[in-house]
Amino acid sequence: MASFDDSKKPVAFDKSMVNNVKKNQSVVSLDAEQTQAIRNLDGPMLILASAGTGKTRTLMAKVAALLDNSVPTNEIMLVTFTNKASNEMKFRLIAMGYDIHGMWIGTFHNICNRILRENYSKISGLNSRYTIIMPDDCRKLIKLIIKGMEPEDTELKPDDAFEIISFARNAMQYDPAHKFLDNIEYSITDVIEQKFPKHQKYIKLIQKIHRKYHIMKLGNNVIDFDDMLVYALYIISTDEAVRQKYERQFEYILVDEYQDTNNVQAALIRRLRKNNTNITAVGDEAQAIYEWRAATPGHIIGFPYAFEETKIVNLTTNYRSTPQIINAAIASINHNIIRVEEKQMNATLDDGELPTVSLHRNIYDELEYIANQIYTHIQNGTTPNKIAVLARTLQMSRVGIHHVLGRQLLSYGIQYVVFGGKDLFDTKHIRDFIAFLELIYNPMNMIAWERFLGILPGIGPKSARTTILHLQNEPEKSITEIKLKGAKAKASIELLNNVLTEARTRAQQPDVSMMDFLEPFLELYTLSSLAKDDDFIVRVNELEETIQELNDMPIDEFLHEVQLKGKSKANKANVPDDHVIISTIHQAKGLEWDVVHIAGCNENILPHYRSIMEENVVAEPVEHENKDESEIMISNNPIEEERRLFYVAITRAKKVLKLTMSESTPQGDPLFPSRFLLEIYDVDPGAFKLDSDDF
DNA sequence: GGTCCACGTCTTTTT
DNA sequence: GACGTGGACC
Ligand SMILES: Nc1ncnc2c1ncn2[C@@H]1O[C@H](COP(=O)(O)OP(=O)(O)OP(=O)(O)O)[C@@H](O)[C@H]1O
Repeated sequence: MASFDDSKKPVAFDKSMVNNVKKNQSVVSLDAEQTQAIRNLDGPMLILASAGTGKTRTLMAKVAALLDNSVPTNEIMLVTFTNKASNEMKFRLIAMGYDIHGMWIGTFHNICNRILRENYSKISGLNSRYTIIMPDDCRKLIKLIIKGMEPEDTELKPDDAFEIISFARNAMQYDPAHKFLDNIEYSITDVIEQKFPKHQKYIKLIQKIHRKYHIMKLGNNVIDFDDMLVYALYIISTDEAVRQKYERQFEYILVDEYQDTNNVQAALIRRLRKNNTNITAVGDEAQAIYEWRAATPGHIIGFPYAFEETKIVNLTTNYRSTPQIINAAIASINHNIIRVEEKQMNATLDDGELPTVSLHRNIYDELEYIANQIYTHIQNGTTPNKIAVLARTLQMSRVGIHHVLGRQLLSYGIQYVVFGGKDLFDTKHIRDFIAFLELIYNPMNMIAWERFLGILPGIGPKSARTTILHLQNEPEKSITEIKLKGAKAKASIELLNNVLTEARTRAQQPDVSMMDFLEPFLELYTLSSLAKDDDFIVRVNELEETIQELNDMPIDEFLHEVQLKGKSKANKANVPDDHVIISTIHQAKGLEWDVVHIAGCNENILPHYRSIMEENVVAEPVEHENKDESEIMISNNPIEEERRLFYVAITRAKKVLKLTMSESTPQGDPLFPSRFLLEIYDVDPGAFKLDSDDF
């Protein structure tokens, strides 16, 4: 059975580092407030505290305390927000000397995917070979569905439809009294009315698209990311025996970053905690930055209503940042009108230098300045992996900042890692290879067929469709019998058939590994027109490197679960000492560095222009009556979410914080300083040092 | 009728 | 970088 214990998997961490550590029960020292969290191990608890006050540390200590009290590992579920965070947790627990084998540590998606895998037969239409489709293919499917509909409907963009459908499914208030698909359709209506009013006229259409999309996924024996959550909730809500099994299995459930849970995730937790109330939630509503993805900080605010007699633990001492950095953070976040209370963060570190702001001509100059600063810091003895450059987006004014900055850093001889951006497993060449694996392991997946057939010479969209129709209608018939136009197409199909037959035989053998399929894949892939691209070799090398990393993992396991863990490199618990970090602010959540640069502190970048536009579109917050269902909305103002993002960025810094902004885009359009800077200047002109001759 | 190829357009944040 | 489009080519 697949296990979440990554100790046997290659991608999670380097186990050799912890072999010599002896079990030490008091590795984590806690202050008086933090100790409250482990004094009560049972019952509902909410740890609600600001940035850098030790929430993650306390959560870790609580898990350790449970283990010290002989709670079996398989009775603990620890939910983290990212795979990086779960790898970090595992790493630290093992480093403390604990055997965590059997513990369920993972993201909601990981955990739901596992519940689904153990109960997939409850979803009629799925068979055991079902695999995961990535967002790229989801969009393709939706595009196909829209194309197949009435021409008058074509104004709706597939990406918009997908965004709305995904949001609606994550925001669904699932009521088992109604049919599953009806629940989602209600949600689509609600979501469009409240959040996407521009698409009001498409409500019926999007519901129809969703229904088709749902049926097509099942027909192809695939699930998307949202299905993991939504199906797990469906199973737990409609099968009381299964629900009870999991409720009994998990004596303790702990959830980190609770402010960013969505309705489906919160409902799942509530249903798993009906009789057993051992639930610990940890978070900070001021760090809610995923409302755009249907997360609702109302769940953390409403937690004490959802769970009676919740013990609330407040942590008020900041152990991370200098008083100067904390001052800037508070001066910013207090501009959010909709918030629970004044932030409390009492500094413990000694005074440090004032955070700086500097103005540059454009983003290229900003990055040049940052690269130079980083070089100086390293010259002065700072370890590279204690330095990070954060940005709202990796793509600014059509400049890939990780590429530009990366080049500059390398010219100083500094290496770097990138957090954020497109998932490696969602890039074209890797998806092409995965599609090939799907033809072997999940041949019902016509999305994979469509993708792969299109790569072959002589085969375009039409021949691919024809082939797929034959596969669906006459699955027993060999693909070589299909009549296609052109000798090229025929030859391609002939070759594909031979390669696949051989590959399927290889797949039956017990010692098979992913690398065995690289050569057959390349035999076909090098024939495609892609092989003429300049970077084809680079792509193939990256593919080979990726396969090498994944090679120890059973292929079906990869297709079933692991590809959702994405970017194996960037998820490693530890960044090598000699690498600096380039990251989106979203990916920086929960992390900390001595030196933090924030690039692009401009209006339209941070806050992002889409949020500025949306601000005027979104409906008023809704107050629901049944508070025990935790539906209190505290904010859906996109600008406030951007401000929280800015706050998260600032509070990542321990000692040095440097912000940069530009006068204009490289194209010459003027840019203005971020309102988040100006408003701090209004209340506290001394919060930042202006570090530029140009002021 | 269908595929190939060069060129122009647009690019938030993520499990 | 990935996708759509229009015109050349098989
Ligand atoms: N009692 C303590 N004594 C010393 N250092 C501590 C203590 N508690 C926390 N720290 C340190 O403070 C820093 C922040 O802790 P942690 O990451 O757990 O905070 P957090 O509340 O999860 O922050 P955020 O919400 O910003 O992610 C870490 O470096 C941690 O080691």
